[in-house]
Amino acid sequence: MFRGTTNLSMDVKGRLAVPAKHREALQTKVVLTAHPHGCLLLYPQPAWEPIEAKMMALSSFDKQSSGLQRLLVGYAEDIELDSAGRLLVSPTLREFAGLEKEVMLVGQGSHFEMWHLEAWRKQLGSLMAGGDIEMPAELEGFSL
Amino acid sequence: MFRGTTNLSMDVKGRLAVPAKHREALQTKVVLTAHPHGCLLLYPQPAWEPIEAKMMALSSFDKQSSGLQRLLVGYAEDIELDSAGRLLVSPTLREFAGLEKEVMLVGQGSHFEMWHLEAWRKQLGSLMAGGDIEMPAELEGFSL
DNA sequence: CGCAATTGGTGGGTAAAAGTGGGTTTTTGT
DNA sequence: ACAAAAACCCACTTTTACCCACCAATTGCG
Repeated sequence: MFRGTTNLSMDVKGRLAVPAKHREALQTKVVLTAHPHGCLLLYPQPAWEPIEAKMMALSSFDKQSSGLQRLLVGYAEDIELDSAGRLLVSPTLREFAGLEKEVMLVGQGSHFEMWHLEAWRKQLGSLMAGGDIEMPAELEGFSL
Repeated sequence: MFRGTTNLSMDVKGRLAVPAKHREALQTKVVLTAHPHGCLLLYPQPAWEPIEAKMMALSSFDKQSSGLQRLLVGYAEDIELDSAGRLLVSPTLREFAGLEKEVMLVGQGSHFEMWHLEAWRKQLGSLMAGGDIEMPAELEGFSL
């Protein structure tokens, strides 16, 4: 299970060093794609396959689902980590997520999210700003 | 059950000595994560697992629930206490909670909260300042 | 009641591993 | 055939994990 946030810095060639503690679990073959919230998703290649299959099983006439298909499957790229455990982020994906130097890698259990640092801060701020956190209905009565 | 508040001091490397009386209950494997109120949460590793599982079962497209996932699971880190019973707080988590030297460790039954001392005082002050405490609806008619 | 011994807390030092930045070669596309 | 980009490799710097030594505090025993 992937956990934890790491502040990474992308070098001028667009390479990102994956933290050593996660290399083993990621293996060398990974899939990087786009998420509607403006970040990128990073999956170990085997974990991605069933997700893609599920997406493509949806109707391609429905506006909602075809939009998701275009984003998630359309942007998906197979990438291999280099010998130093770095992955090369293509210009297209870099542009999509507005990635420059400072990148946040956020563990989300089965996968990671990659955020431009500023975008991450912004989305974090909006969550905490309200003071009160509205709990999703499914978590009614749930406490930490 | 964890009870009591302790005033701890973090050393320059970001290490925190857990009070000896709580070491046995915490075991050596713990999980440290972020709380929307600006403090950190410290769980014995086994106690954390079900909470994370519950969070990750929510939709990752919904803004509300994905925000919580990013915060709670994203910031979560597996940590082992060192031979002297200290835990190392990563720079990311230190920054999140504004931790410097003075830290308050607050027992909360199943887990601890960690506060920057100033933030702790502030939140305590705002609770007591109001004079009257509004009781949450669930505690209607409850008295201490 | 005081001293000694043990336990808890604190602060570095060091060796190994991870991260970083190029330089060079190979491939690809035009 | 040439230019641009990607893959590969190597060397340097920084960080981390582990260990040890010291100081303080508390407890137990003479």
